[in-house]
Amino acid sequence: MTVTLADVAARAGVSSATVSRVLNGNYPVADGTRTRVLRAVDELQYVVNGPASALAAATSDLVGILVNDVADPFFGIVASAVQSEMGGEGAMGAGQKLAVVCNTGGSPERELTYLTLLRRQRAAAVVLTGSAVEETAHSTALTDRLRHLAASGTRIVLCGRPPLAPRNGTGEEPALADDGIVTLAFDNRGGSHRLTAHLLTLGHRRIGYVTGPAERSTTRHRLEGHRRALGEQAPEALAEAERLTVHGGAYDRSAGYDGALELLRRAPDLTAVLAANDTVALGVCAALRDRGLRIPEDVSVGGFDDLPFAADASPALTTVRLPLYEAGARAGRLALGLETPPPGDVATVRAELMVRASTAPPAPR
Amino acid sequence: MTVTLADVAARAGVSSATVSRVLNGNYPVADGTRTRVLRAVDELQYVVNGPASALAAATSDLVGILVNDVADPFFGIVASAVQSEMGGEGAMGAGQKLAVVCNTGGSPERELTYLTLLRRQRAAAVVLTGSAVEETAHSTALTDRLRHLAASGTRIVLCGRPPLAPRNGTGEEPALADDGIVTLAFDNRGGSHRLTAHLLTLGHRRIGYVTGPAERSTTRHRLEGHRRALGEQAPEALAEAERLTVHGGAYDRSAGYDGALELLRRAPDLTAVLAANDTVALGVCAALRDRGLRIPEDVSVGGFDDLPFAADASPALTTVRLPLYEAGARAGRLALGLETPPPGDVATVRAELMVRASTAPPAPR
DNA sequence: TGAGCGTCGGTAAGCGCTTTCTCCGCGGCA
DNA sequence: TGCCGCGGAGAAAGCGCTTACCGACGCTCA
Repeated sequence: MTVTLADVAARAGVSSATVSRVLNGNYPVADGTRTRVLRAVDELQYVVNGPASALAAATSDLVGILVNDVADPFFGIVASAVQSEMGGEGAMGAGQKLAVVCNTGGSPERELTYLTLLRRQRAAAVVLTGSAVEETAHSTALTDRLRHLAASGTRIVLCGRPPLAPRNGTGEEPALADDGIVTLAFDNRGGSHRLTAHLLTLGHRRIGYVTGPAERSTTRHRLEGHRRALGEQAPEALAEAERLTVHGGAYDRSAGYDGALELLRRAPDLTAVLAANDTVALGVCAALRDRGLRIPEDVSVGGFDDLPFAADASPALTTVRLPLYEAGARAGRLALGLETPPPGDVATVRAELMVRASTAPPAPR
Repeated sequence: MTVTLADVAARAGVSSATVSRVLNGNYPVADGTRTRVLRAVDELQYVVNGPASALAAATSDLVGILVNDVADPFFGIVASAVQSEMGGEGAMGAGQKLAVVCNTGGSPERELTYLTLLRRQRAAAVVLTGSAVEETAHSTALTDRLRHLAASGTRIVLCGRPPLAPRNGTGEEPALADDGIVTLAFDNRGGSHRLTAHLLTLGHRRIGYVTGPAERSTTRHRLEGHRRALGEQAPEALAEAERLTVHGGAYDRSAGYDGALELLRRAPDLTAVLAANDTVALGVCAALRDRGLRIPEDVSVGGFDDLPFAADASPALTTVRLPLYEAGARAGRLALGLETPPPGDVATVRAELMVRASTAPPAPR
């Protein structure tokens, strides 16, 4: 029925070991033999049996990419960047990795489930993207599972999320990079800090903030950066920061829309609104417009991430650029062991302020 | 090092065959034995070796989902719907399917590559979503590969793309559903027809149209529906349809933006613009606004797909709703063999016109 | 010229699981 | 009492591949 290595071997007049060696290219094979084998392979339309070779070699060529939301461009960009490093544009021989994206929908349980499934498949690597859920029970379970995976040979890369807590929670020692888990953290605090500083410099003092979902690390870090800037440059504004902060339930447009409306209710005189990310910011803009406010004349708006649509929204959105594609690609290389991990196994990806048309000095009173 | 079935068996004091049977639950095992085994399993934190069982059982539990663009919500919705049917919310025992999304980026080569990779993994099923590239060489190769896959036991579902050409190109016989490939086609022609009809009924006669990428089936079908409606209700408008059609290079915002600008150049007096999809429509809206035109007072705009953002864009977009989630879920069930295929293995998913605020009668001259 | 070595290829032992076949023991039936 | 049938469990044969390990051949070099 299905063609096996042995069939190819028979056809080429060699042993199956030789065919395997040709296909894996990790053992010297005479040129004549090689071409004979290769010919047999495509005459027979032979396709390796992945499970069998994974079993025999004790490694598979599956690479898992965990994302919170497949439908969100943020993850789409990272995921496609990771995939782009898997090679195989042309040759597509054995050893070609299969990068697959797994959609957790932001649910901790599904995250764990996927991790188990990937372990079951003996995945070569797994890349976890996006913010972590900050809930002790879950993060313990997650850390535990990741360490198991890493120990059993699966390479782990954290992309856009904070490093795992050190093994022993004492906090006495610096986090040991003993587990081989590599982290590419995004500088959410710093980026957010720069954005708020920009607004303060323009003269804004009443700045609304719409956060992302409460329990996520990214949400917290971005808010912290914002508050820190406030504390440094405008302590008086910091006092009402709490009142001017609305917690959005998700990183989506409607969170921004509703959040902005709520902010307007609490402080009709605010002069700027910052959002946890660009998508939320778009919702903020829509709400503002619906209320008859002009951007940036009446209210300035700032986002985060610099997704493609931010640049061509109208007005073009001032935001914080995260090099998502570059980070994803690097994560992919790290996952494949193509790049040496940063010292300490943790690198921070810099966030860059992108000033565009949605921010301007506040209107004089 | 790693725990195997035999270890569990030893611990439970049974043979490995019994453990396997307990885990797969397809053979009677006495209750006492079962619980003993189960206890051993989690004391040892045993995780099945996927490749090994795939090899032995000659089936794997991988389900591939091919999408053109992970970053596009259209595919995100379909993909997550498919995944939602894979079950395993709770139990997560053996046999739990792993749904993975593969990003082709719209490239025919990558599509074929992924198909090979999935074949290599002996995937249980593969779901192909989105429009097909209409290019003879590629579609022949694709059809061929899909038939091979289907023949080797992988279930194939086409979701949102037209059925494969019948095996023998004679066209004499009706397409035989002999290969077990199930298709869930979207009624792109019908939906597009209804949308254009709606505009015509409102009184529009000079309707611009921004298409998607030229070589895709979806692009062609939507354009055909549009032209047919024109032909039926306004033959005089049909005459200039060609001039009022701009071919967008992609299903993205900038295609819409540039397309609308080009249309305005060709026909400053047009009263409506239709876009190949909602994303493109958003670009159209942006361009129109930048030109100082009001929607819908000066120009009506229509999209396609009814993605979530269409409803809360401003103005809310008139579009054609495709039940993406439902279709994806059904595709998932079909892929798992949970639902009996439609007669003839082809079903058409109905598209529904959603009239919102972006369309209105043309302004009187 | 024969020992020594480098090249290439075959042999065969698994990898960890599934599944057929077989076997055991026990209750029911004649 | 002897047999059949059946529920439950084990033995073992692979599934298709990788990879030691080993042998054969043709060189080189003393």
